[in-house]
Amino acid sequence: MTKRERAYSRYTKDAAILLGKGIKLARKARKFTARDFAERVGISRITLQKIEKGDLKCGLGIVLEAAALAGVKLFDVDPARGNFAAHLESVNDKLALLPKSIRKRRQEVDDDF
Amino acid sequence: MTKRERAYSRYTKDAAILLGKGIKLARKARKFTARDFAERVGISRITLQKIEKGDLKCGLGIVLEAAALAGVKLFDVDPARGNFAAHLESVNDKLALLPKSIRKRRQEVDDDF
DNA sequence: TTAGATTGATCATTATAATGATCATAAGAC
DNA sequence: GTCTTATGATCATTATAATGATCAATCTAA
Repeated sequence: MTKRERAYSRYTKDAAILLGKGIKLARKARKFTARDFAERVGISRITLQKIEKGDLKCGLGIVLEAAALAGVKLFDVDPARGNFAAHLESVNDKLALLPKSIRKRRQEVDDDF
Repeated sequence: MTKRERAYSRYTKDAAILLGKGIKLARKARKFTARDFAERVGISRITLQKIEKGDLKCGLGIVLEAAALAGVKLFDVDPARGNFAAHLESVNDKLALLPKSIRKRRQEVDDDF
């Protein structure tokens, strides 16, 4: 194969753009140059550029790390103050109630098309 | 270099774990097998496994795509309705008020340590 | 207005993420 | 209990993300 050519939904595209712009906004509000901020995150300036543009092919970890250092809230949790303990516990509880493995359904009717 | 060896903050790690478990929870609640769901997202079953475990080295795009299909909200925006317009406008407005380029500061005092 | 610095962009190279194949385990349907 | 199938995990291979170098344009501070 010569190309990957992946298709992304509008939601995915917009979510990444919003996240990237949020990072850029927070970085500037805190008066960090792109170079300095990238260094803080542990990535190159070029990669930070991609992240701030909402490039979908960046790694999840470095994007989240940039968001955390910039102070962008994920799941409504402030990186500087909160943690995810409560959220995690809730999800774990709900997961425990569901079957370990799912049997295949013949029809797929669970989406809202 | 033989290894990458990146360091991530707890916030980043937990955010990814929460996101992954949220996807797994939503997938099971909708009775999709891992194989079927991965196919829907357009990724392999192995990659879905990594995403659901909160692997930070997965691509942002495929993780967001999985979250969108599962119905997991990263921000306050519901994937089903998915209107980022208002949020984007707000961020753009604020960005317009900040300087295009940031001058280096001698001291870094903007974080709350 | 000028000078130095920041940003945006492109390209080749290198490191690494994504995949398919495969096996063991165990969970659900009967 | 038995049988079928979903899941978790590992490994080698391939596709691709991350990087450094570099250049032009533009911005900020003086």
